[in-house]
Amino acid sequence: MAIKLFDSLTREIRELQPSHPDGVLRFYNCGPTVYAPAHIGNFRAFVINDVLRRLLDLEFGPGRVKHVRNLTDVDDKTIRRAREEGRPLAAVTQQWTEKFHADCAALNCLSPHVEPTATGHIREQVDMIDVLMQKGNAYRAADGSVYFKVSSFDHYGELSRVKERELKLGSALKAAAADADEKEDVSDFALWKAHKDEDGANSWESPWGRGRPGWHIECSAMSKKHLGETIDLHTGGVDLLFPHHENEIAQSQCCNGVTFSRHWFHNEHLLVDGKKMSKSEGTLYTLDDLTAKGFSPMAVRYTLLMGHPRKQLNFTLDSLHAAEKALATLRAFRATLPATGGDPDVFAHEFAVLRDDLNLPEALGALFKVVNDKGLKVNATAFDRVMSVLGLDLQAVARKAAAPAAITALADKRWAVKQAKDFAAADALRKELAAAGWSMLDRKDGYSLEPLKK
RNA sequence: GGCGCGGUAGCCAAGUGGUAAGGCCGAGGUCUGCAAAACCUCUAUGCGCCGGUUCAAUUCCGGCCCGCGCCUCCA
Repeated sequence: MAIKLFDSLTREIRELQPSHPDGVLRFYNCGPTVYAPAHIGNFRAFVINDVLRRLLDLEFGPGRVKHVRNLTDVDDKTIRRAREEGRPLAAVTQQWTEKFHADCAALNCLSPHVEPTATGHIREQVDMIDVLMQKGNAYRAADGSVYFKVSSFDHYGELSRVKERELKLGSALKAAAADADEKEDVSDFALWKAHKDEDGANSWESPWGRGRPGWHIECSAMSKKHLGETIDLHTGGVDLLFPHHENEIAQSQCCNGVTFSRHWFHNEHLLVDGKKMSKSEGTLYTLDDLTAKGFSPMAVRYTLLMGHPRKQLNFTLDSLHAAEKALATLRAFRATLPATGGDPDVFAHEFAVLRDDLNLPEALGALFKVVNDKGLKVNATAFDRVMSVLGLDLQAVARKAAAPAAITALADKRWAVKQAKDFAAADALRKELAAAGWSMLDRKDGYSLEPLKK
């Protein structure tokens, strides 16, 4: 059964198929800008894309999927950050690239096959801009910047359904862009940005003078280099629909003369407490923020899977509690399963709904139907396949905050008096621990400590 | 102003022209010094509001109300 996925361009649910004769599905996922820790909204996109990747591996075979995800390591934000911290750009982007990788690993996301950087592909970007200049799709402004001429591409706006006219009207309502004076038309966008003082050492030579690439061109260039002129699937968050992906299509198709991507998929955003994440309201969580509250990264991953990828998902701390409990149930269920025997097809519905436009909530619902149905015979291998495609690692040790020494000392003391059957003293110590925000979980052979929740 | 998404139980969230998946919370129970864990049972006559189509609508159509997102560098 083929994988069907909504295509943002045709607005239909369509089958995903490799178009190249080698049978390799070419998959490009827009990656992060590495100037700060990614927040959970970013990770919703990466986790959803990770499930998609796992599903594609399953469908076509691991060697038949080529997954590319870029790192944006030169842009306004990264340069500003480097300037503010008085560090070289590379130091800043390396730090946050490493953090991004660590977070992805904690969330059990597979690594893409290629993870190209913008600064590593200056040559390729310049080459593309050069072709666009020669073909008359781009022009050099007085300050040395190069812009893409939107009016030169008839299909501009087809992805986001934003007509050029309306675009102008919309942007006219806003403050004019800083570079408005340099552009022939407000809709035009930068391919190459002439060097400015605040860019510091971060510029490269080009036929148009020193400068740096515009944002959009990097994806066009890296996609072309690593996947070819026509790719099978291009994904990202809905915010990238316009202008980023619209501009990528314009650049790539004008440059290469062929279809850029055969399929587009965009995940909706994550909301926190029903609203857009906001730094000032303290709702812009990073993975570290949540693990500091005692939640495991796997619970964060599970929470990000609770909603349909194409619908906004309301993230709350309660959802995280729910996820933690759901994972505990799955863990306990897994422990009861025999290695073999049982019905190998009990999870057929899970895979079917995942293949049908990545219906994650329904897949999770179907999963628990199986877990709760005592009449079904399930073996561990079949169950593990489901966990694997969802990327839920039940063995992962919960990354809980370590208890401070004072708390451990109290807990040891309580364990001792409990062994001596001085229950009154044990209860008193339990209260002390609770007052300090810790819960002591007794087992026959010892105890564990967890931060008190709620 | 343009483009788009959504309103389903206390919370999160699927779904269908034929009478509401699932998770959490909550309640009861088994077990257990206590607490927790685990396991069992229960928990929406209802799917924003008003009309229409239909034998039948939460599901289709129209209107309205409310919420959210994007509109030049934010996944």
